[in-house]
Formats: sequence, C-alpha cells, structure tokens
Amino acid sequence: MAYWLVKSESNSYSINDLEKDKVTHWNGVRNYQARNYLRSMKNGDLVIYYHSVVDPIGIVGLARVVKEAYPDPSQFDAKSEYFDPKATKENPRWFNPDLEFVEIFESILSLNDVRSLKNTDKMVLLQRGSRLSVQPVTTTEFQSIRKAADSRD
DNA sequence: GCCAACGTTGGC
DNA sequence: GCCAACGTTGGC
Repeated sequence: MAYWLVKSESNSYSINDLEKDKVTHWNGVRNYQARNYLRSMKNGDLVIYYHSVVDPIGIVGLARVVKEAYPDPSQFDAKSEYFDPKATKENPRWFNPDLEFVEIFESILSLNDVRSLKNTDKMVLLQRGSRLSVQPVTTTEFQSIRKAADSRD
C-alpha cells in the first residue's frame, strides 16, 4: 500500500465537502506530473488531505482510494473550465481516481507543525517551491503525521 | 498584495 | 530544441 497527499483549497472543495459527499472523483487536475501520480494510485491507498491557500492552511485529515484512475469527463466538455481541446475519447489525457472520506483530524497540522515532526524533512510538501497538488508520501512520513494527529485529542 | 518558483507556450 | 515571456501556484 502506498501513501499520497493531495491539496485542495477549502473554499472550492474542503474535506468537509468530501465528508458530506462520502466519495468524489478527484478531477480537474491539469498537470502531467500530478496526473502520473494519480494514475499510480491503487485501491486502498491512503491520502493525506491538505488545505492550501485559504486559512487555516495545513493537513486536515485522510481519504482513501476506492476506484483507480479513469478518464476525467470534464476534459471533453467544451463548457467546462477543465476542457482540453487536445483530449479525445479515444485518446484521453486526464485520468483521476475516486477518493472516499476517511477522517478529519482533531486539529489541523500546520506546515510548521509538520516541519517539527521526525522524518518529515524530505517531504515533497515542505520542499522549497513545491507546487505539486498530488504528491507521494513515504511510509515513515505518513506514520509521523498519523502519530502527531493521534496525540492531539 | 508580494513575489519566488515552477510549468507552459510559442517564436525562432 | 532552445529559451524568453507569460501565467499560475501558494506561502507569507
């Protein structure tokens, strides 16, 4: 099993929205590296949910992969902001998995909180200039975050 | 609001 | 295929 991290702005799709929806198609990503990670996700992988840009910024909870990547329908929709004229149904460009809600942490782990944990110094999230909205997370990184979240209730 | 960092585009 | 210009991301 692998671990991942996804970013979302809480005013567009927060973890509370995911809790309400139970499952969502993680679509609208238009970056090739992020897409490649999305296509690598396997059923059962755990996904750290991160709220970016909008305060409070930080890690807010967990999701799980429940359906492996399939074509993002919005790429074919000329009315969608995610429309891609170069994508065809025979040769789609963008693929996304379904994620289901797992849990909301007792409190948000800020970037500084994450920095202060053991084994997180190599996390993609903390690297200078890192803008990827889908990132791989190692087992040790995940365990540090899991432990920090559990010690806060 | 600033701006560093990065990705994408397009002229050549 | 290079690379300058531009647009976007995202923390502060």
